[in-house]
Amino acid sequence: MELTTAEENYLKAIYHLSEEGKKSVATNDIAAEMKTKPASVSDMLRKLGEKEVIEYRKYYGLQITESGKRFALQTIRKHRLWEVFLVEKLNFAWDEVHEVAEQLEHIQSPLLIQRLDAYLNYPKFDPHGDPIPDEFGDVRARPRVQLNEMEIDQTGQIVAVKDSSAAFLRYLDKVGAYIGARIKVLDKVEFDGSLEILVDQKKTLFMSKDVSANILVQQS
Amino acid sequence: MELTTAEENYLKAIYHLSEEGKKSVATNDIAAEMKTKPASVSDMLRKLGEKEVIEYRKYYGLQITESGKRFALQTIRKHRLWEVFLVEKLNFAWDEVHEVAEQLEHIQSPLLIQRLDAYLNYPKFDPHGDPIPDEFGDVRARPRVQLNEMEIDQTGQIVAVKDSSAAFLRYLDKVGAYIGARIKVLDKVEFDGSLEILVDQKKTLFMSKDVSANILVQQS
DNA sequence: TTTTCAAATTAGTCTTGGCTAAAAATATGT
DNA sequence: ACATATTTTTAGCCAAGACTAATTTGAAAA
Ligand SMILES: [Mn+2]
Ligand SMILES: [Mn+2]
Ligand SMILES: [Mn+2]
Ligand SMILES: [Mn+2]
Repeated sequence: MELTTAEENYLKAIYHLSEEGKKSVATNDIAAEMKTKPASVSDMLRKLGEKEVIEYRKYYGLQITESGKRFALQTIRKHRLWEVFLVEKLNFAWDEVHEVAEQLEHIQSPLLIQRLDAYLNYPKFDPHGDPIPDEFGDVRARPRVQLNEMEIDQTGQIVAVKDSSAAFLRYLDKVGAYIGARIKVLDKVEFDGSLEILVDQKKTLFMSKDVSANILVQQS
Repeated sequence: MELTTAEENYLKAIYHLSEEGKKSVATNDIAAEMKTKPASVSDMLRKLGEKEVIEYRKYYGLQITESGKRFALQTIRKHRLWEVFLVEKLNFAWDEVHEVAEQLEHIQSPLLIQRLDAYLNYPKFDPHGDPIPDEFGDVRARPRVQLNEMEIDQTGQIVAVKDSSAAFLRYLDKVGAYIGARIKVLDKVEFDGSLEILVDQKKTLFMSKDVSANILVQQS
């Protein structure tokens, strides 16, 4: 069984939404994520239900099936491998890769992905710190917390970002908060949740809660 | 103005057909090339005419416009650059690249193609010996003749193949006729047009007219 | 337990790119 | 010149994937 490009995009969105929320995914949320209207989503859910990549009972909710997860993880794997390629080999900045990867992830060729993976030396994480599923869909997730949830004096390493928008990534570039940076929480303002952090034992940085909630840290 | 994937594929076929035949292109020929029905072609010709990438007078014929040529050459450029990438970097065999390149050529990202070109070191020819148009659509074509049109004792170098099907390319691999090979026509049978050629001053090869008509030689 | 409201689905339409069958236009043979 | 054959186009249909407007449903509030 094969999925269309549109079906792959929907399924990927559904997978991401069900991972973060843990419970059932709302039609409106999918529409927001996909930038389509709820009516279009209903239609697609029926189709995805027929293909048995989700279990769908209308007006109630949906659950992604094991088969659906495999498809979604395959697409995510391709997306992230291409992102690595663009950054490592073609010198793209990390905020320039997403839209192109969104197209490249739909190229159908198992051989291509296998060779690309080998060519990139079997990377485990994409440029935003997200783990790359292996060919069987297995993901080695690193335990991580949002930076805004850390307490004063706690330390760790930036391992990923939640928001991959170009605007956010360019901001991080500007202030020098990159993946792999070692950080320490120096101060935390209870009033607005803003933080002062030390980066690489050299530079101190002030950051709003909005920013820090989108930075993921592996604690140490 | 932007073209859909289907429009790009049709326009590329029209460009190729009008290059080889030199005269106007038949609806039936486009249908054969695209593996669609003539009725579908008529419909697409109307659309391409409206977008002014061809000049179309129904029941008469069509001519590709300057704008159409630029679009076609841009797609051809992307196709051939990806083929080089697949062979040079991902170790694809030259008979494995066409279908994947047929997909990759539709990825929309000027930056991607510019970077890919640089990464591949601005190649001038694809793995089948076909010239790669530059970013302005300029092609430096090598003068070439079909091997079956050469006479006894004439010499040259294989520079390209007309048929890029996997079956044909694998046959060439097997007999050792590769791009760049120096050849000499030893004998030519008038009855069936078959040839005996000397490859790299070592190996002699018998080849039918069907095969030799698909091998392009730069004479010397 | 009703009423009310927000979320979700259905109905109907559009565009793209296919198809078959029928009609029209051109080309060919006598 | 006329009949026939071939090519091309049109007409009408379908599926995918979008939309708006109308309707249905489940959940929340009164
Ligand atoms: Mn991404
Ligand atoms: Mn995508
Ligand atoms: Mn193509
Ligand atoms: Mn080629």
